[in-house]
Amino acid sequence: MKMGEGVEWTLHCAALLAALPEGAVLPARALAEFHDVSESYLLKQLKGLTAAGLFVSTSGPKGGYRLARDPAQISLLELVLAVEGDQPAFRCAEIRRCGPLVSPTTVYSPLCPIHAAMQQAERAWRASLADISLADIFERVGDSIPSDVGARGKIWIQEHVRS
Amino acid sequence: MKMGEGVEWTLHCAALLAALPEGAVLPARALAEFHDVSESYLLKQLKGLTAAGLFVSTSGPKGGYRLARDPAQISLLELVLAVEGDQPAFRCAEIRRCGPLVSPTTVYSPLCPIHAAMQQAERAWRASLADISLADIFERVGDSIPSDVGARGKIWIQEHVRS
DNA sequence: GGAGTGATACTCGGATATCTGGTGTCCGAGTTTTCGCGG
DNA sequence: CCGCGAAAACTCGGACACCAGATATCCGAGTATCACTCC
Repeated sequence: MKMGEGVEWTLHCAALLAALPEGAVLPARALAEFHDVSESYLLKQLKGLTAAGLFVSTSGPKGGYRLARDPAQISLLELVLAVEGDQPAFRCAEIRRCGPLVSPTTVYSPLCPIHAAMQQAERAWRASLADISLADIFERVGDSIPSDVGARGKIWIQEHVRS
Repeated sequence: MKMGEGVEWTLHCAALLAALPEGAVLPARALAEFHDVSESYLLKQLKGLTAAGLFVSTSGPKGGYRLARDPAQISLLELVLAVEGDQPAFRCAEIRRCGPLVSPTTVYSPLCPIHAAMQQAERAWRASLADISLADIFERVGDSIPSDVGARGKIWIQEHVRS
């Protein structure tokens, strides 16, 4: 029940891309440098996000990554699932149907009660993340950082952005 | 974001122990045989549950495991956390404080907005699990299995239970 | 016959291998830029 | 001076090592039982 480190990287990168003007891109090198993380490994994560249709990549010079949609139309859930995989965390192996006292002909309820409880919890988790858009995060991040850092951030973006 | 296979084993074993009369125990061998899983590995999980104070173990002949408390006083959350560890799934490395445009003196909000969003989702997940007691699960499992399997289950328990 | 004692059998607990998936890295495919050359 | 073309530089995409944690297992510590012996 431990999610990968790339999730944090992804969310921060997405928040940074949300600050870009329409159509502009940032290369992976800049994204990695901005957060001081491994560029090679970040590329692996970005690849998944591109495959999931959340990011759009452009090759060659002046290439880079940008958001595929408006930040308000991208939920945190989509980002997390794109990186971590959309399979549920709890895997039910139906061990209730194993053991000495079950016969192949016995009919069980369609859903194991334990499985149902875990699914319900995971639905609550997903609903909470689905309710927050990348635009919300971007706005909150803007409020959470000091004004001077925000100003320097805008300058940094202008220096590294490609169109 | 994938939880271990032992979680399912644990929850089913706990539901089985909830069916035992007061003070009775079941050895790990019986628990493993009932679900047709590896006894050795199940012991590892049970050890963690005993260390967490959810199960009570007894050594020697007529020894085994029993619940430490009334099933109504044990939540699914406690069981899951005892097996998977109580650390949150999302780990915030504070990478917002890394990178080229941050200075050691800058003051940030106490909680990273991204971290806060993930924490909120995880709180929802935990709240959902905390709201379900082992007694609830036991009752639902009893309703979900055919009557003949339930009857054979009672017989099987009487054959393997120790007091 | 009853009590004490030793051996025994059974249980859990901790230490030890193995293996899958996350972590980290590298090189190749593709595209735009740019420089040089010819008209 | 302008257009064309080839080379170069920069980007992402996929394939390849490495390592931590989950998975799986075994052997030792502890205890209740049981049988045997002695009173």
